[in-house]
Amino acid sequence: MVRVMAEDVFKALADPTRRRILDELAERNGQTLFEICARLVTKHGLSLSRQAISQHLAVLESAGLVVARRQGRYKFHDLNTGPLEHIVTRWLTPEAPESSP
Amino acid sequence: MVRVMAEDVFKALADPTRRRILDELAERNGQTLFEICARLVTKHGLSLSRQAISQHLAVLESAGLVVARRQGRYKFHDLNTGPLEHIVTRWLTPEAPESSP
DNA sequence: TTGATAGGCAAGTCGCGACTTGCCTATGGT
DNA sequence: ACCATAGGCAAGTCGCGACTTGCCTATCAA
Repeated sequence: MVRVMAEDVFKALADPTRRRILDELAERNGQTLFEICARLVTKHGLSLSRQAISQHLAVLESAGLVVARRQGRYKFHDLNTGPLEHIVTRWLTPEAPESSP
Repeated sequence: MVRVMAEDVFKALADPTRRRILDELAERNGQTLFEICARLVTKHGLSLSRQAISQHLAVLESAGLVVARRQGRYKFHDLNTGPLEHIVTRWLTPEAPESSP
């Protein structure tokens, strides 16, 4: 697994649409890009292009919050809550400075 | 206490300088603007104007992560970890959608 | 009252991030 | 072979956020 910077995780969580995507994957894991697109539009009323969602997924992937597995012409996306645990504890537990700003 | 939106907390945490400020306050609570300025410059090598730090503190305040108390001509800033606890658990515990995107 | 310290307000610059558009690649069905 | 589906790449637009600069207010000390 590649080293995930805290910077990337915080940046990834800063966008409301990306948090919606995480919500969507938390509710139902292993969705494709088109599935996520459809559900964001129908359930949350967001009107975004496919490319927008794709780019958001790329950001979430490089932050380690989403892992993707290719299978044929489909690409399934899974939520990974790993990076979330080491982040907030930084200020909840004493003396835990960041390794890479 | 005013209602703190999750949006504000995530946006506030997105900036590296603001996270440094939280680090600084976690290490030593109740610092003034000038104290925070000085320590950010000397300890972390950041070269920022006083206004920049002031604006960052305003963002942290409106996110509820920092509370300020005025005393004469000084304004002391204290870290408030309250908003941090209700945030990440959103994806760690099942079924906890956001109330305000 | 004067000067120094601590902080606030307002406007302006500038770069980055979110989003779109257009086109290209690849896999699967018929 | 053909077409539809699932996705990727690249360039361009645009608004917002980070930062600066200049000036103003308020508190304390001499």
